[in-house]
Amino acid sequence: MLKRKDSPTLEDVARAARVSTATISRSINEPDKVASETRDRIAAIIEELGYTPNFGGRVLASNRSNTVGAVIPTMANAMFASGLQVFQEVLSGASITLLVASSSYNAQTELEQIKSLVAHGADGLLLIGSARPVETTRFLEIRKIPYVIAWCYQHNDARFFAGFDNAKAADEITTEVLNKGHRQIAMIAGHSKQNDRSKNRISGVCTGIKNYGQGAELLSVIETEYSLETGGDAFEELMNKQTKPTAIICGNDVLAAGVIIRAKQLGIDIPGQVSVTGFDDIALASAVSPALTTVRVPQLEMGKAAAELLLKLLAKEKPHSTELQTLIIHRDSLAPP
Amino acid sequence: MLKRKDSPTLEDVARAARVSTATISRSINEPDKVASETRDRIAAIIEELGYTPNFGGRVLASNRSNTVGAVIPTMANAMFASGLQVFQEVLSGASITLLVASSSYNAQTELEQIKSLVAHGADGLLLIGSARPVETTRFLEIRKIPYVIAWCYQHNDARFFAGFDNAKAADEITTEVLNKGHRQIAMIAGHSKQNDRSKNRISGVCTGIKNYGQGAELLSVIETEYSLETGGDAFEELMNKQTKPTAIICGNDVLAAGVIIRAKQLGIDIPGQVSVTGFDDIALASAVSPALTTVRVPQLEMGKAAAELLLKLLAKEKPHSTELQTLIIHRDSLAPP
DNA sequence: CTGAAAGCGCTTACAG
DNA sequence: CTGAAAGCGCTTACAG
Repeated sequence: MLKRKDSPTLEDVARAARVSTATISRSINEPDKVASETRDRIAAIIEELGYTPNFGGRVLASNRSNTVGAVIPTMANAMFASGLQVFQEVLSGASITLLVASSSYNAQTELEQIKSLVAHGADGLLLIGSARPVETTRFLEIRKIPYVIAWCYQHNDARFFAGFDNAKAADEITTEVLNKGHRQIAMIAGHSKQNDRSKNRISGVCTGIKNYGQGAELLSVIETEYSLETGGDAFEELMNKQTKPTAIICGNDVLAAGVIIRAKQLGIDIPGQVSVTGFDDIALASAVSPALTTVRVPQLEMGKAAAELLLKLLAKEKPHSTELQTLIIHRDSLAPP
Repeated sequence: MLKRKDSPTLEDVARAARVSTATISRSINEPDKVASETRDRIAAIIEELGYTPNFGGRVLASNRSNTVGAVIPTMANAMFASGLQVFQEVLSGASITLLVASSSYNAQTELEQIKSLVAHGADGLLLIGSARPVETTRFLEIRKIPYVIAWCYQHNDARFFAGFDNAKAADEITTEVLNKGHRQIAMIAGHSKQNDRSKNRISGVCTGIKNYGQGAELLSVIETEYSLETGGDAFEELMNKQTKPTAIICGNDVLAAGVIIRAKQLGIDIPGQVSVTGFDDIALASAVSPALTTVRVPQLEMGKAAAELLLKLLAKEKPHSTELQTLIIHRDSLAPP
């Protein structure tokens, strides 16, 4: 059990300044309503005492918190970071504080973090992806918590999205690979269980291949954790099979970079012997050699759009979801078979 | 001005369950003290109403928050992420919630985030680096906020560190470079103004070169932002000088990766024409080609040590700072001139 | 095992 | 421009 340190309270400040707590409160929140001399005296004392308003008391009394929360799957890679940065910047412009928590790609943890954030006074939430247990959805609904979903977009859905169509994007890169002449395809994807982005990317690849016809075949899909190591392992597994793919479509850049690195170690030439594509276009994608042909995800735009959506939601307006576009970035890891 | 949604309160639950608020409160916080039937009934109603305790009320009444905050310079690269992840895991084990905010490497923003976190009830803080304005230090002191500093270590300092000696680490990699036979050295570093880690890495390189003697020279130090692009730019700048370095020591891996990528574009062979070293050993370091010889920073250990330190601090124990060691990782970007 | 009631630190009509 | 006082949603001795 942790004890809070004995922080100075409004009353301490009031006593030192020889005014009422009401005046201190005003001097902080509505300075114009306080005589400038009083205000200066108060400011000095606040500084001296290191006073910060107790957030709990403030929220309780004002019924207003000016903070929103974000729950992202992981902080452990750059994937969500830059979007979040923009999200935060836009919110700062509206004097809103952002609190961040991470779920480790786990639905139960996500719910806990959501509850914690809400308990901490979050007026609204940014969530990643659309698939979550009813338990979570119910909580969000019952509590009427405004939230926006980023990193995916769903038509005919009443929720608010700032994202893109993962399936469509995956379909497009698949078609690109097919157009280069590849027919024997494999995919290395993230676990799709509680991750709709991964699931949709997989289904996008399936669709792309099915619709293409002309003997195009999806040899296998390996689902794994997002890391260089596991990406490399999956690659080895694919290359040890009877029928080897001529192109491997990866569910994200980390996986694809893992393939590239492992291929170099194994002496397999990319794209000479096998082509590889990524997804997301993080820094790693252009750093690796050969540089990854990948799908650029509109991170910054999503962050911005999400913030604007949430701001409107908080202002009780009814905004429209915004669908962003992805873009195929042509680099060196994809070539004809 | 945001209005909080009309959340159910303890009283709503109490009314529905036909017991007092005290009983509800106990049933949540000290279930053992409540009859199991009562408890079950209450649990059902809480679930149905989507009730979450109002954090403000709780903190106010109990004088206890069970949350700590972390302010990191940036979420935009993997640098701090994995350490933070471990930090969070250890804290979770002690039922403590972690709130994260970022400062964008700006001291003023850092202070604001610190205040915000404290106002939100943070009982303790994780901060990165030791250099901060007196204003910030004063606030921390006056409010007697327990905090631990990660990513650096200072002897003879009363504060609590979970980190390593940046200067020493930089000195070591410098000596390594020198031992390979290089004499004309240049450094590309992060801005050192409000960043003691960068400053110490620079001074470590200076020390290393000075102590080595034997004609070793530090041609120039370019300070820049941490990005692939700026790293590449700095590299070009160095290669356009009259006297070119034979080895470039970089203040972090992103900068070094930027050098590698740009060198490839310029047709400059690394390490054939110039050697390059990194710092941090993030994923990028081994993904790039040639892979970076770099300094591995004990991220996970720092996260763990920092959490343990903070936990002790919160328990009013007086712990000892823990100094972690760095390790030079030999890969392919450093060779004799 | 349960309840009545005080009090945590704020804000905000309402007066003046 | 300033103050007295009620009330926000909780927890916690204190009784029973």
